[in-house]
Amino acid sequence: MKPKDTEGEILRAAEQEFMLKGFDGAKTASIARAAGVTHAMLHYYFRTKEQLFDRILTDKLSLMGRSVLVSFGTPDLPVLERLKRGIGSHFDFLVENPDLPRFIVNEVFSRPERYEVMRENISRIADGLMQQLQREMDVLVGRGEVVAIDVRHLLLDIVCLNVFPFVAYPLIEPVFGPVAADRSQFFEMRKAENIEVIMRRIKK
Amino acid sequence: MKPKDTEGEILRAAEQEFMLKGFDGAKTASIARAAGVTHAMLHYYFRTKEQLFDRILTDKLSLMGRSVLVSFGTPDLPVLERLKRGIGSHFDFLVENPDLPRFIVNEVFSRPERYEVMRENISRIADGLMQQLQREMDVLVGRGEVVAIDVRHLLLDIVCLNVFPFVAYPLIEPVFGPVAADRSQFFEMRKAENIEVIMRRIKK
DNA sequence: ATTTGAACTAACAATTTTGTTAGACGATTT
DNA sequence: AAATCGTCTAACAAAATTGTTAGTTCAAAT
Repeated sequence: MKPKDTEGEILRAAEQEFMLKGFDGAKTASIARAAGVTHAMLHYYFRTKEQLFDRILTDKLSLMGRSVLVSFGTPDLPVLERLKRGIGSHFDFLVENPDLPRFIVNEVFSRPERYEVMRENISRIADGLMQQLQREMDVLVGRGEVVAIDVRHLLLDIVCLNVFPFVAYPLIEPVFGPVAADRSQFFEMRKAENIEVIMRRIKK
Repeated sequence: MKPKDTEGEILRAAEQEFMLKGFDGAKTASIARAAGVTHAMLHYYFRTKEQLFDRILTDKLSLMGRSVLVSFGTPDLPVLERLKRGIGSHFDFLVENPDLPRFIVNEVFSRPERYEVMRENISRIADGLMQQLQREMDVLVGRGEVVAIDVRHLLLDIVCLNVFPFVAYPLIEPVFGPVAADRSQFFEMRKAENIEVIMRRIKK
């Protein structure tokens, strides 16, 4: 009947556990329990905790990378509109994946041996997008519609504003208390604020 | 001669280890080794790993809190100047404590049992500052010098822009590659950019 | 029908990690 | 000088954690 996908179950459980507790905090026994399998199965399919983890981290890194490309990579819109939509859709992606950034930031930080591989992946993704955006911005600068700005800084501004509230939610929420009675309403406000901040940053 | 401050040595070593690897990644044996003492000493002075960790986390939380107050709490300046200086001095604090935010964000996140205590500490620190700033902003709004804005969102904008680059430095650096050949130069650029972003956000 | 091989279980092994304890040592007090 | 007290060591204990292995089961291939 059900071809019971053990490998998949383990992956799903591992994803949850690793995202929530990080590599060191996650325990293979706990993952196995959550997946409903013997903990020997975990070693059968993935040899080691490290290999299982690598699989998850790689997936998440690629997901995070794609999210930026997908959000800002619509080349057939006017740049300003493209940026607005980009901020919004990047933000929406984060609403769907709220603990992705913290996970990546931490695990990447504690794995300097990966820096080289990552550096290449990241630049490959970012460079094209950046150059394209910069050219379009330069046109608007020429027309006097926006101020001159290094697109890298602009994109970093966006990422800072968009990502940080998710990374630090437990610390922010108390400050906004009643305003952010429910999370989703708070996040809607932030999305709007971020767009406002960026538009004001570039408009003349 | 030297009254050899064992307790202090342990605290210093623990701070390093915990900040670098987090609670789960840190090992008491490694802390003891770094402190140059038997690992039994660690239990002699602090009973458990948990208690030692609590001491560090509490210190760091208070440090982070104070840094915001100290940076933005100069009440005898015009608000705009106060904000500019605040951004700068908060940023400088982060340059001196680059992995403080990641540490706090992670460990707080993985300790929901502390949320209540923290909520109170944080609101106590923030509320006064916020109200004071809001009143001064309202004056400028009345004079038509700045646009109306919820100070909480404004401060969050600042914190996002200031803190995130430190949290995510390993992921950002590859994008800026040559520009950020050296860290400190990159951070100087960011400090200026952040001030620019915020000033444009509020000026009419 | 037999073989083969992937998926699986239960038990165990090895190591790491936290925490304890009995007692030593030296300075200070009485 | 004897007792006391805080500091410390060395050895040990207990638990947790990762990883292995011998052997079972069952379906598909030959």
